[in-house]
Amino acid sequence: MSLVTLPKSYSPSEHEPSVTARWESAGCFHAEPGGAGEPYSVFIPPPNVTAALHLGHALNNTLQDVLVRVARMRGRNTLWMPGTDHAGIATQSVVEKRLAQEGKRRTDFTREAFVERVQAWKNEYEAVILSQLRLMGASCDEARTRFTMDPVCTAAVREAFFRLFQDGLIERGKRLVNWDPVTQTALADDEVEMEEVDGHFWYLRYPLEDGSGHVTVATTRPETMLGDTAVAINPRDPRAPALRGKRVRLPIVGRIIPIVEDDYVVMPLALGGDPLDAKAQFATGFLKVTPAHDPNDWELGLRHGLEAITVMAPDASISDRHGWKDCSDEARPFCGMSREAARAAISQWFKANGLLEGVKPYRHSVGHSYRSHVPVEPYLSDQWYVKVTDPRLAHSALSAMADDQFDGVRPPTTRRLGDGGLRFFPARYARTYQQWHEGIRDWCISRQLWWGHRIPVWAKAFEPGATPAQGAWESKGASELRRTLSDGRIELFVCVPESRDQAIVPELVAQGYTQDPDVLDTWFSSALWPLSTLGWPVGARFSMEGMLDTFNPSAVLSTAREIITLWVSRMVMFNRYFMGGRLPFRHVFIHCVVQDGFGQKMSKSLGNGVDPRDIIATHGADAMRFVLTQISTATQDVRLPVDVLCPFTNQAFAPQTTTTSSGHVVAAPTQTCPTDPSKTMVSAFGAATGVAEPTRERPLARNTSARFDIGRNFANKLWNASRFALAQLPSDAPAPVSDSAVAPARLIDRWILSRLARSVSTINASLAEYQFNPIADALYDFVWRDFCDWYLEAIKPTVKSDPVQQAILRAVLDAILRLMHPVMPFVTETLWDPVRSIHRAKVTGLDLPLSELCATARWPEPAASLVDSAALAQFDTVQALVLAIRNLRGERKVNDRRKVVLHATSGALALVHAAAGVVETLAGLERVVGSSEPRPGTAVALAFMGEELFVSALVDQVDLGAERERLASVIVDRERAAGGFRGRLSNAGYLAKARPELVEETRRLLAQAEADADAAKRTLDALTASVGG
RNA sequence: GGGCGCUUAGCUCAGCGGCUAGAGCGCUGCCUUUACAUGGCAGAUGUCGCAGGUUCAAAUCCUGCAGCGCUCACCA
Repeated sequence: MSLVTLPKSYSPSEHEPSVTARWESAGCFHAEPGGAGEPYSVFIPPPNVTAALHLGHALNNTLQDVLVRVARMRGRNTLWMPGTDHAGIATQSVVEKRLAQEGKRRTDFTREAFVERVQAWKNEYEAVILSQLRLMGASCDEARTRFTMDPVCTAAVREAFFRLFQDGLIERGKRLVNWDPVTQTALADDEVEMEEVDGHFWYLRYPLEDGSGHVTVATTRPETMLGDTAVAINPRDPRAPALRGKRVRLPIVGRIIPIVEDDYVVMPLALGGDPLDAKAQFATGFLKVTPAHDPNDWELGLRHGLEAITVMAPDASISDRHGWKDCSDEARPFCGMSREAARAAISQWFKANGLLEGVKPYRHSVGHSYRSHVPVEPYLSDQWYVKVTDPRLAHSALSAMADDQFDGVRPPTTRRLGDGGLRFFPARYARTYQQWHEGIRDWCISRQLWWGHRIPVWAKAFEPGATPAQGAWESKGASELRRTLSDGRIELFVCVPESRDQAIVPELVAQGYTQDPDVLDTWFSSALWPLSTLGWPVGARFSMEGMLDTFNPSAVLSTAREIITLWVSRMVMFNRYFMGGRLPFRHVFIHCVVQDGFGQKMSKSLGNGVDPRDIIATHGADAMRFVLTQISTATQDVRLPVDVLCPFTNQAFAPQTTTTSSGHVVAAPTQTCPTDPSKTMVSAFGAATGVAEPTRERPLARNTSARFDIGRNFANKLWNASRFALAQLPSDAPAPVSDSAVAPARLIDRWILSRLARSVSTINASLAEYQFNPIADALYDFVWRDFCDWYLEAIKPTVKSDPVQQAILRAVLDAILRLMHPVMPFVTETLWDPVRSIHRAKVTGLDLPLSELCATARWPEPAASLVDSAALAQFDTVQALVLAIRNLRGERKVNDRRKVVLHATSGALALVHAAAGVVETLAGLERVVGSSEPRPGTAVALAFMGEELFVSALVDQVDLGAERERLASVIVDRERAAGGFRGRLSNAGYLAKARPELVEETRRLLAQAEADADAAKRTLDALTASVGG
């Protein structure tokens, strides 16, 4: 291919689809257990099927793809497992929201019909997500794409649940859960968000039973008093002895409840309470105890054997139908009220009856559902728990940590498989992981939803003495759990493994057992992802033999900070538990957060996410990937100011913004064309949140961002550099120089090969540490600055006639395409064919085996011997000389085409000769002459490396005033520098303690600065003399 | 309240003991020279948040302070 056949600029949309098609037809992303090379696997964090991916996902997937593509090029047997997550509550919520727009509710459907609706949503968004991954060039093994509710994943969930059940690690508990009264399901602790709210403290008087007075309790939730079963006081409280054994009559309800003593109770300030404890300022010393509606009260209730009385319905309205037996006539009017209404009504009742001692405003944080955003109600209910506090799980997660990342001393134990093998990048996240496990609590896994993995447990309650014989179901292959109910009956739970479904379930149903209606927490199936996607435990059934042993553990999990506790932890515990200690992955890489232009995290729920397809449309996939790689730093989350692309004019503009009720700044749902106010459009935010529907007259406006311009320009630069290089290397050129490898002869060639080798070292070192920004910078510097700006410009006069240089140019270009490929796969694959087809000769120390596709080409590993330190140092000086001459030209505004003459002293002359024409080419020199040659009066002086050089033919007329000014400023600058070095060298401490080579270097720099200043001074004197003073 | 991070050029960010503190964008001037105007060449712009300390040497390490952000915990 020649220059003529490649267009002048790179147009991503013209090449991306065909490149994707070539990868697909080659099947080069498909991995098999028997494949060549050491296995390397990565599991994609399966995105939720709730919505399309945004740039945060694009960032994570780009970084994974970089790792995966490098591994593949290094000859590893590489698997990148793609897939999506059913995201129980999130997906059910979006579908329910959609139904609500039609005026329908979930309960208007049968469970099956509703699940079908969700399934349809899932199908739609799964397709969108997979197509987004393909568009951004993610080299996933598409044939192995998984969904967390696939039969193969379901099999893993069933097996895991059964084994944990059988091993006593799953239990049924009546405990306080975080209850979402809107979605009416239990939430895990981490699904609760704390939000600051303005509330009040109400001071309520509870009369003593014996009429001898009252106690005053302080509460933020008066409505829960209906369920109070005690009042607590600190045993150190001086009032405690007098009250010992006394009881109070609960207002409204009339319930007689005890006063108990517990040191959990905060003492009021007046009685010596801790002044640093905010509660002490508000405390009365008496605490109302509502075990059924407060987690701390629940604990306190357990300690004192108190009854827990639930006074609310699942929708958090006051109700006497959920375990509240002693509802009085006085209390009955409150039934049916919402929490908020009851709070007002009950405080009003206390006021009306003279029992309200006071009210104080109080700002505090209250748990809200991350899904429905209403306050979570601590609610007593029956749920399934995984006992992750059991050492078999919690301890295993901690012992997995790498020794040097574990904070503190760990107890000496016998090492087992996987111990000490888990490493975090950046290392500081190990602490997050460790602290979470040290404070871990049992994991509530049942969710009162319809979308998810149905809990495989069948239950029936029996009268005492009527229960089936112990182990009756176990003999058939199931597992049993018994529990005594509060009414004395025995509840029998039977957990059935999937393999015994047909044998046991019909019998259970016939005997009146019913399956638990709930589904499992989504993270239960996510926790099995590295196992379930590989066919555990039924690989043979799904023709996946060997997958598990080959690709588990994976190399690295790449994910976001908040996922450490939600997912990383649980994968480690489960993988280790089911696989004899084996880790799910060796490394955990935590990437930075992509924020919008206002510093807010991009999120699906806020609707401020940018669709990667928008960026691909305006800049191309490679541009997006390069910039995402470049902005991935270890400590800094990244802001991405987003513009709106007007669909009428195709011009980008900063959107008008609006502030949401939650205080977030977002693009307004509709935008107006800045150049034509009659035209309006719907922003991506408007469409994502459903606030504004795009129409023909008011179309959807895509997002874009100028941040991606660098990537687009870089892809184009690479394209044109390749185009130029190809023109120098015609395919009909003479045969290879020789069969033996070519070694560089010219300084410029030795330099570019050294720079290549150095760049590869930098990239490899950064890859090993998951530092992506330095990779992008190294590529950019090497390709743009070294290769394009210096090398290609320098070889223009010589390459056409120098076969050795041609071989080196081809090899360097070939290596560049390989190095760039993981970050910019499309443009490199497009250029690969023409580059690989031109004639080749081996270059010593740079082995680049032929390959059909760039995607499967060998990763360059230049020999260490390719780094020529002398060439690097000498070319540094060449660059300094070129820059000095260019600087002169720039100052004099010399036309680029005007050739000048350099009058060089011996040192500079030697340098120019060593560079063999490069200085002349890059500095625009007509010729270089010795300083003994006569020079014209228009010659301008140049202080360089302590020598006094002149440049002539620069200008026709020397402006003596300007010249004097310039020389004076050179002298000032050089003397200032010399002063700095002198100061350092006159410091005895520096001479004594700094590294000797550093001192030596400073001496050299001082000598040079002084010589430069002297040279400039001499020139200035001569100038003054020639003018005649 | 605990933990973590951030504060460097107008903007977005690198650098994290030692060359005269960098990049991209933006800005100024010159250049449409046959790879690239999505370009080339040159240039201007910084008391590295503030105050102490350690060191021969601090943007870089330590302490304190101020501001911003994330995260965990806590609803008397």
